[in-house]
Order: sequence, then structure tokens, then C-alpha cells
Amino acid sequence: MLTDVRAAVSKPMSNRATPPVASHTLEGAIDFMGAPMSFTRNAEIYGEGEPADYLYKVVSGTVRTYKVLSDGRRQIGAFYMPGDVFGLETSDEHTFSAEAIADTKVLVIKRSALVALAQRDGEVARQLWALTGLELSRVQDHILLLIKTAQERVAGFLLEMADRASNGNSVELPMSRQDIADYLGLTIETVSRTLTTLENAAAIELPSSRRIVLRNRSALSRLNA
Amino acid sequence: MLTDVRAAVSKPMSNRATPPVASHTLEGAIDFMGAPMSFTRNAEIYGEGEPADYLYKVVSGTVRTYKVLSDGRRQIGAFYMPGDVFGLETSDEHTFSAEAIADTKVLVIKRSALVALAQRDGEVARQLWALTGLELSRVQDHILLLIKTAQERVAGFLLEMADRASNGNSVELPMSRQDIADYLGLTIETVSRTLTTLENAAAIELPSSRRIVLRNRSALSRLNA
DNA sequence: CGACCATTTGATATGGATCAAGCGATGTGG
DNA sequence: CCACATCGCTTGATCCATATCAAATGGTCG
Repeated sequence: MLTDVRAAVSKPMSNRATPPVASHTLEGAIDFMGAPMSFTRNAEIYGEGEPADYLYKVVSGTVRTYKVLSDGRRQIGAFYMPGDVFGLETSDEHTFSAEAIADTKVLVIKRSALVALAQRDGEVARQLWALTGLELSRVQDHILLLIKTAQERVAGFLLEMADRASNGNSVELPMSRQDIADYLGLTIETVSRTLTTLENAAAIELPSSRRIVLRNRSALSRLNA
Repeated sequence: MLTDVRAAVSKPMSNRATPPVASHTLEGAIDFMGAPMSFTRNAEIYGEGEPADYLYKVVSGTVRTYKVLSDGRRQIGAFYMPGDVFGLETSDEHTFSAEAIADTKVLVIKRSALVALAQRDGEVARQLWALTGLELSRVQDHILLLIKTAQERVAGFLLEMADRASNGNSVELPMSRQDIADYLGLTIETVSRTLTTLENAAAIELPSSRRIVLRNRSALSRLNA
């Protein structure tokens, strides 16, 4: 039951010196056994209700998962960026749909293969569980965002993105205003206005609509309530 | 690091006819090994940030989990009723606090005991994972509630409660209006008004403030969008 | 250059919050 | 046993944050 910590460091697929070790971690197994696959901007990766036979790890690009209500409102559940795993379900159907936001490369692996591996390797089983747990806490945080004011939601979103996709304080947003709005439960107009307000308050800079520079993180954190 | 499962067996309250069978399911293990414990109305069961060493199964009563934001806003994450398991985390700290809503009896069991059991029994491991998955889908549904209108949220809440705690169409709500409001991201006034509106629309009846009779489920479902 | 799409900005509308008062049930002390 | 405080809930009046409707701007690609 000992786990080599170094094995958990999932190396890019280029070389793979230690396949046996890799198979003792989930990440390793995906990197080693996963099939590369590409999706163009806005392509569907899977649809809500389809059998959840595969899971995915983002190599490059960004993915959104979402649900559409009967009246057309769309709720985005999450954004997945390079390194993130998505599509893992405990039920046998996907509960959300998934689309590539930009051209995206993923590694695909059969869930049954991992479940079989988990049956033999407790550490893999534990990591599979941990992955669902990670997803759970992400969704719980999302709920907390949704009860806040527009400013707080946008500030929280920017900080989240900065944590995940920043070079220093500069963040390149892969998603549109509509995507952000549907993630935050706001309209595009409110998102846009809020960003302008934050810019006027010198909390951020907007060199272009998709690029955001965090000028004053503590101000954003304060807004994050 | 090894945990003796039997060490966690806290006084099987009654007799135990089938210990081996019971230990092959999570529910069985909890029922068999869990220690009974009681909490009075509003008593804290655990606090956010405390070590998540135990998990709990509701025997009678109702439990709420919640977080309080820095400015005092409270978000209720979930209500747990008899048969429900709560307090299971993959991290080692509780991410929410838990309180008894009414006088409540639970079974308590050490997480490490179950994890140890899971290590030997793949079925238990699978069920532990499934439990986290169940929680995940519950929270995802909660998100969908939070983006809806007040009427839709209340209607959705009533249908959820009816599924979980009804005798026919009559539902006895264990929680206050404030609890409902904090679950739905609304104020008590809005919850109250919305209930009145639904009553006037003949969708429900309100014999008393805690008892609700569903008169027209399809109307409620329609509101549920 | 011109068409198109994403984004911003402006004007107005509105759902739910807030502030405030009333009401009914429950409990307590005199 | 009753008067009265308390608490949870409902109802009313007003306000405000965000949605909606509409138009202008800007960036991208043929």
C-alpha cells in the first residue's frame, strides 16, 4: 500500500521511463494508457445522458460542462484546463454535456479500465475516489459563488482563474463573456459592466477583452466576501 | 497507519446475527459498527475545519450542513434525513458545519475504520466512492436550483422534500423558514410570500406553517422549469 | 473594405431584498 | 389561569441590484 510520491508526478507523454510505476497512479495510468483525441472549438465531447464510458484529461485547450434547462437557460458546471480530469461519473450516464471551448486535445481512457485497475490497486481506487471528492468541493465552492453579489461573483471568478491559468498577474481567459455569465448565473451585460467597474476601481486592467491583469488582488479578495 | 476494524466496533447495541454479511456493505458496516449518539435541537455535530474523523448516519431527526460567510450570510449545503449519510469527506477536514435541526439520533463511525475496511473489501470501497458521487449529484442539482426564480426554487424544494419525507402528498417540514431561505438563497419573506402564492394558485395547502400538502404536483413540476 | 460577431455602454423595467408592522402560537411568571 | 413576553411566520411598502431591451463600438476574417 505504499505509494511512491514521485510516481504521482505525471510527466508529459513524451518519454515514459517507468510504465510499471505509472500504473500505480491514476494520472500515470491515464497518461500511459489514454488515447489522444482532438476537438475543435465548440465541438461536443459528450452529451448529457450519454453512457459515461470514458473519462478525459485535458492536454491543451479548455472544456466546459453544462446543462440546458427546458426554457433555454444554460448553466455551466465547470471549466477544465490542461491537467484537469473530467467526465468521471459514479452513475453510468453523464449528468452534464461537455464541449471544447477552444481547439482542445485530451487523453481519453475507458472508465472500466480504470475501475478494473482500481480493483487490483487500492491506491488507484483511492485516487479515483479523491477525484470525485475534488469535483465535489469544486461544486460546493461554486454554490457559494452563486449566492453572492455580481461583484463578488466576478471577483471570485477572476481569482479562481488566476490561480489556475495565470502567468504572474496576467490571465488569458479562454472563454467568452457568455460562458462566464452562464457559469456565474449572470447576464453578459452584468459581467461586462462589473469588469468595467473593477477596472475603474483600479483592481484590474483589461488590455483586451480576453486578457485580464490583476492589479489589486487584496481588493478582489475583499470583494470575494 | 493500520487500523484494526474491530477496534472501531463500538458496542454493538443489540445482537448481531450476521456480522460477516453486514461487513460487506457500507450501510451494514455503519449499522453494525456505528455508535449511537444524540443531539438536541440546534446542537452542533461538527464544525467547519474540524478533522473529519467520523461519518454519520441519521437514525431519526434532521441535520443541516452549512457555511457562514464573513459577512454573516449563511448557506445551507444540504438537509439530511433518516437513512442519509453525511460528514464523509475526502479531505481530512470538514468543509461545512453540521447541526441538528430537531432532536436527532445518529450512528457515528470512524472514517479510518471504513477506509481500512475498504482496503480489504472492494465492494465497500466502491460504496464509499458511490456515496461521494451521490453527494456530488445532490450538490449539482442544488446549483441548478440556485439559478432559478424564487417560485421555481420553492417549487423544486417542495418536490424534493416530498420525495424524501412525505406520506402521500403531505409533507412535514422539519426546518424553519430561515433554513429553507438559506438553502434556496432567498429571504424568509420571499419564501413565505411564494408559499402563499402557491397556495392561492391551488398548487399546495398550508394547514400549518410546517405542514404542506401538495395539491397539484404537475403544476409544481412545471414551475420547476 | 465590409460583414459579422463579441463586447461594451445606455435606458428602463422588475424580481426579490429590505425595512417595518401585524399576527398567531407557545411558553412563563405572577 | 390569565396577562404578557417571545418567537416564528406572514403581510405590506419601498428600494435597489440585476435583467431586459436597445444601440454603439471594436475586433476578426473573408
